[in-house]
Amino acid sequence: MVDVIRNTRQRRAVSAVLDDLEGFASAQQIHTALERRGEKVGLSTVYRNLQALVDAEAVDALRGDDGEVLYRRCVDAEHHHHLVCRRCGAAVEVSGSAVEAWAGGVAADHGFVDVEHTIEIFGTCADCAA
Amino acid sequence: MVDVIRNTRQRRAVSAVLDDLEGFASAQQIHTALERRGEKVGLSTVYRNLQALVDAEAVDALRGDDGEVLYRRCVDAEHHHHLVCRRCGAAVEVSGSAVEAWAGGVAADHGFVDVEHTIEIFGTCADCAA
DNA sequence: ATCGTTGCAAATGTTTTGCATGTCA
DNA sequence: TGACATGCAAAACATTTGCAACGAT
Repeated sequence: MVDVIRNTRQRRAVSAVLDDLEGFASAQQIHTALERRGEKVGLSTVYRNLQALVDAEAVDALRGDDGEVLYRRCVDAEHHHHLVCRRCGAAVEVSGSAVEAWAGGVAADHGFVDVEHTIEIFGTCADCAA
Repeated sequence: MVDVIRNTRQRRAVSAVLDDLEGFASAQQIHTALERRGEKVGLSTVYRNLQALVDAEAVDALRGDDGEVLYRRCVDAEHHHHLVCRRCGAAVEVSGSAVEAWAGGVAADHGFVDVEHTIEIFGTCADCAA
């Protein structure tokens, strides 16, 4: 009944790349990283595994400015936002209780319910700016 | 030298639809709205005009959760964020000086430069929740 | 032997672009 | 007239899906 999740070579490979990545990377970048390691994994499989990891809340996903989705191993399970380097993808997880409260308040003031928010900060990190 | 922006029927039509729209709408929805009005405008032209309006800062654009871009006539020229109804697209422009400051501070704390941020609040508006 | 997984190719859906034609100024 | 605008079809993208073959348990 409950789907058994199998431990395949491809799943392990995707997970391993994610572990070694410092920042956010697109599915295509991850696919390329796998090729560089000599691991042959179909692009669709990369997408499928990333999606599974996101569903399992083991990976964070966010949409970059150009609309492509970026993935990164989740560091903190709690709700948080990101400060992401638009050049190298390095990211810092940021907790923003103050912002959460602000967002909730704004929404409530206008009678909105089921509120969610998207907050991402993009910039160039110190290393890339050097 | 400087491109002259011509006042074509199509440009006027797109602009008119934007004026009548209450909230954010996708390029395709705008294209459909034009058809309903009996205005024949190519989809590419809709995209081109919307992009031109965004460049001219006469229209706000944001990316919905599914990755499609939504457009809306700009109410306030200053920097602001949106509280958007995920059901009908109705939107409230929100100024968040406190949040701007927070975002800038977080970025500075980590040595990031050229900082930008994306903050959107999605919810269901009072009318749609009723 | 199952039944989830994979790979590939094809399909999707949005947005962009090449280019010949139209048209505003 | 002449530069910008348009329309269409095709291209470009990221992402998803159908399906037969594969492989972990």
